[in-house]
Amino acid sequence: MENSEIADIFDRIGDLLELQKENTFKVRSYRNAARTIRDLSRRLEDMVNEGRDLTKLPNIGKSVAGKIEEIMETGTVKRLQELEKEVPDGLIRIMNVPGLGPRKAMQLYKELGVESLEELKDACEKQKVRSLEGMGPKTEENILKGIETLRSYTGRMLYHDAKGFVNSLKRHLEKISEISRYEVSGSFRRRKETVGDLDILVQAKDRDKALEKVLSYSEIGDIQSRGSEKSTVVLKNGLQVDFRFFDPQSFGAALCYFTGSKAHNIVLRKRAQDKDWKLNEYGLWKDDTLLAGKSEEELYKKFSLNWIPPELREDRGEIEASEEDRLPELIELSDIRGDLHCHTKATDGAGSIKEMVEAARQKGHRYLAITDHSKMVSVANGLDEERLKKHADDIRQADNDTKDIRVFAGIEVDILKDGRLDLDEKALAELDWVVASVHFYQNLEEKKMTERIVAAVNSGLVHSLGHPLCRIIGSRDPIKVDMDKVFAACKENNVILEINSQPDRLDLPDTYCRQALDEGLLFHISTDAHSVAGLDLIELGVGVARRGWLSQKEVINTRTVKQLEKILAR
DNA sequence: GCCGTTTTCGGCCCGACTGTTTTCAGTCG
Repeated sequence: MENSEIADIFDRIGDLLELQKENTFKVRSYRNAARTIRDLSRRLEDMVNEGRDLTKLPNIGKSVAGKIEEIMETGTVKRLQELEKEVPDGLIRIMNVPGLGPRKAMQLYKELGVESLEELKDACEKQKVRSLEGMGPKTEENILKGIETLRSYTGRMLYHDAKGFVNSLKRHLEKISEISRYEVSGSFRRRKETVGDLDILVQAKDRDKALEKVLSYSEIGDIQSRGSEKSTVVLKNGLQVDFRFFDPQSFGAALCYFTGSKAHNIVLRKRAQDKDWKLNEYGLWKDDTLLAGKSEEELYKKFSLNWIPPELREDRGEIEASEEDRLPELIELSDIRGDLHCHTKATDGAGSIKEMVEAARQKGHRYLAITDHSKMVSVANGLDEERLKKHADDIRQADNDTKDIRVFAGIEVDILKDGRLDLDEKALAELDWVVASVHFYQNLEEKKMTERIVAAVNSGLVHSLGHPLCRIIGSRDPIKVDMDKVFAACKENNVILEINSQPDRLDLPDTYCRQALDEGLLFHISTDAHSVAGLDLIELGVGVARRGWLSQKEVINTRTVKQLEKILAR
């Protein structure tokens, strides 16, 4: 069973307990356990099989550890089944309606017998809800609106998509003269792969005027609340945006608070408590005296911490690392000197070799590897040995014809179902750079998949493993594979892990980057560009690498041409 | 249910907004 499935079970227990008015701290501890499990880079099932003591993991104590073992043995938890008998299934859906929580959901169920969204809608339309204590006509209206929101809501948005909306919103905010400063915070600032909503902090002399202009943004679909501290809107594209106003002396504290993550904040706040201070979005306080708040740097300094880059703020050891002066010097976009994965017209790309090379040169890249598909990918017109030979010649010709940029003749060769590669040894050996990827038979069971990938890595013909988990965010789960074994094989064979920058791939994901980093592996950040424009996606891969604690020295396409040639020659 | 430099009990992050009340509970982030 996958970590995410196990985490879902504990989240569900948390939901059901909450509905039953169980102690909120107990509810929280189940959610904390779920988060810990979801964030693990290693598979929990493997850890159990190895006999690891799960209670050593944060937020996992005796009870949860016991339940994990129960899940491994039976696929489920008795406690969950009991709870599911006590609470109707639909109540969780009802609880998810914006504006409704466990209390009201239970009240609606107990007093009106509402068990599903349909029944809830019906009860609102028949004006039955207003008869309940604490609810009125406005409540009915909001619930109906909430049901619509829930139905149209498709989950989190890709970071890349959100970035487009942020840029457009920024253009609106830039025009508002009353706004002296604004920052986009939240998971967007932490560069998470998906974004749930946007948190925008605003500093303005005249808040009322500024707010009025902010809310005049043409892309706003609905204004959900408006206040001088906080206003919430939903854009026409469904993205929720919170605007929050802060004064200069609080702006840094607010930025820290709303950048999160929640887990990171909680650790900071506990540290404040330990010193008898109080930390909130307005600053760090000793009684009523403001100790810090203007800037994040000042705030962290008060805690004797170095400023922590937002990408690391996930409570994955960054606070301890900051304290001990061993935060990594994270890789920057400007460190990147080239791109080692792209396609051309020869297969499923849109640009010619020349066009791709010229675009890379104009971006300032010092090298580019052309890596078209192999024949297995027939829909993409993949190359066979003969066409590859000609293609490689064309690439080398382009290399000769172009100054300032080195062009490597490469391939993205398919890893076949049995672990063999899709092109013969001789053809591969003549290339400068070989990326091996899985595209077909992604549903193999874990053991077979692991053997398959390890065999490819062990072939001695491969420089890099492309998009290792083969996931498509929001539509395709990662393949089932024992990454410990894959990493070990990569280490043994000097195979470099790709961080694929496609907006819906971002593969290797951050937590695995961190694990592979600890195991001493190397990476390249590449775009998998299928057009000239695709080369710009590299910054997304850099974001993943930063979230994975990588610095310039572990990423080979930050090296000079000469250094890189040495690595490829091996 | 988890956790521990006051360790087996007694804590557990904090504030804004809404809708309903008339001082507050529930929800959200």
